[in-house]
Amino acid sequence: MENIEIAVALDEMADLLEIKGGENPFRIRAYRNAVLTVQDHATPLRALVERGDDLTELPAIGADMAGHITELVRTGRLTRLDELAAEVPRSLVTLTRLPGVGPKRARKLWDELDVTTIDELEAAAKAGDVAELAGFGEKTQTKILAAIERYRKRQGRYRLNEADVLVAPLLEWLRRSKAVEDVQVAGSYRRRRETIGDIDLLVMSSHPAAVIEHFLSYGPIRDVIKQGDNGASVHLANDLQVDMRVLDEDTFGAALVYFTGSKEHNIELRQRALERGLSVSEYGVFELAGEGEESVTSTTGRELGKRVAGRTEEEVYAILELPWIPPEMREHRGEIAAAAEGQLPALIALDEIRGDLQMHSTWSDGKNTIEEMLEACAARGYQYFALTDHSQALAMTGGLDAEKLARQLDEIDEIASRHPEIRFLRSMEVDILADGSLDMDDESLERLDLVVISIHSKFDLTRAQQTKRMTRAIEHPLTDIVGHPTGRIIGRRDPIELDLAEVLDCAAENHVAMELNAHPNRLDLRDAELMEAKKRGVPIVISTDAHHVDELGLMVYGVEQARRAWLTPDDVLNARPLDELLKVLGRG
DNA sequence: GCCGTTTTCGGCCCGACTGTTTTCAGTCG
Repeated sequence: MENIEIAVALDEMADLLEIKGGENPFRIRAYRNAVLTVQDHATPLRALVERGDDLTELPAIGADMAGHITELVRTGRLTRLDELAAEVPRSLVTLTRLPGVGPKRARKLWDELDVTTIDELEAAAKAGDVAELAGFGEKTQTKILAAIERYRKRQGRYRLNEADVLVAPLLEWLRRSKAVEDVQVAGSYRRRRETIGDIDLLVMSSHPAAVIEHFLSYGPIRDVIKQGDNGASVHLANDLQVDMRVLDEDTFGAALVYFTGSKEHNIELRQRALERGLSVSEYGVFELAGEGEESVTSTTGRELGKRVAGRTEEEVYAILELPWIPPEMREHRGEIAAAAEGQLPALIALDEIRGDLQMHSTWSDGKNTIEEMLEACAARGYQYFALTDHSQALAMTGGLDAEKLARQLDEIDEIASRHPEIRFLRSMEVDILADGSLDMDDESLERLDLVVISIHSKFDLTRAQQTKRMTRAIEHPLTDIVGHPTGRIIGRRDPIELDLAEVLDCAAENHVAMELNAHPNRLDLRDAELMEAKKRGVPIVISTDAHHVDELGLMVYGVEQARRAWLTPDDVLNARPLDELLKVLGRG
């Protein structure tokens, strides 16, 4: 039983309790909070259960949740969930994934129309039965049908680089309007999560109508979802949803905090505000109560109180006695406590990266020559870089055997001698074979400055086999870095089965670094895993795995992922001078 | 169901939009 399976079970509990109805909403939230804890925990809770550790030490885990987790680990089942599923069909949860359908409506569809699946809902809507239900109507029925179509078309989320391509021209378009004073993207996009569901745009302006008109005239918009006096939501032609809101300068900072999230981070901020007699909303920070005092009114005429902050994010955090917290950290992982204690880490920044330690050339499956890659690295201002073509096991990539490597090293020496501006690290991405041995003889490996090892085959070994394979490879005395350690490809391939804790301990012991592969399709290790690596003293390198000079620019995605893991320049080897890097890897 | 330097019981974040309504429920973020 993996953490993700435990999280899924607890999340389903929350969903079913909500659909069942009549439940204490805070009980449901307790399950959601527990889900966050479980899925963020980098080591398997299974191990804690087996050791008999006290699970209630974990945040949001009390006696009941500890019992649930223990039962799931020991039996693979959750009695309470089975009981609940006997009362409420599990498939109703899928209905709530449709925008516009929440727990109440899912329940009603089931009660009144005996609908339990998307297919049944579609049939009922097409027959016109949905519109007949009290509280539904014609428009809701049409929206549900559109939502079903959309759901079938695109179930996944967008990767960050996909979103970046869509967001940049939209921002450019908005800035063309004179009414737009400032525009920021909030949401999970600003927190730089590895995938995002939609785009939240915040525009500062005192002329909302003009901004909305300009926004809605953006070419790639396919349809308008909703429109108000202060914003609009649309789908772009490729289906990505964009929510745009217009704010004045007095509320912009508060709105930026609010719409950046995460939701859990905001809830904690509000609790902190209440302890200080303050209330936080997207309109600002307000003093509670206060008889006859001047009060700000919301766009819908709500009395909010006396505003004491809201122009900038810094102002909002400051009045809560906190320093500004970087968006990447706003995930409810203890960042508010750390901020309150003055313990926020100085997160790594892109310009602190001094070199790239994984890339390919035309010698294997890269698209550029060695010299082109070198010049591109030098142009980025790097002090060093490692060329890491594939080994022979990857025949399809033109991987190098010992003889070909020897010829490549001759060429490298010649090129390096003409380029004193950057230090050329002779390296290779050596395949880890199924038994944990390396796909290159030791004599050849000894000629290299750095050895990167990776798994590219046999992804389906058992957990025990995969762990043994990996630790054996790490223990090889010439190994320096493990490339894309879990092998996952976002949305396409699951990570390999691995006892990550054991692998990390082994790496720490052998002075072997873990790669954070910066490619937005991989981002491997993930944020929570990086935090675990740091905790265990394993050095991290951020590499692009570039197969083209342009891909060297993907470094930014790796740095953002590192920031989400609270990493500082000290934690990232390739943010250090070369002599320090080599020393940590035992080559000093 | 969780949690606690004012609490082991009584709290638990805040507001807008839509569609269906005649004052509001449901959903979303």
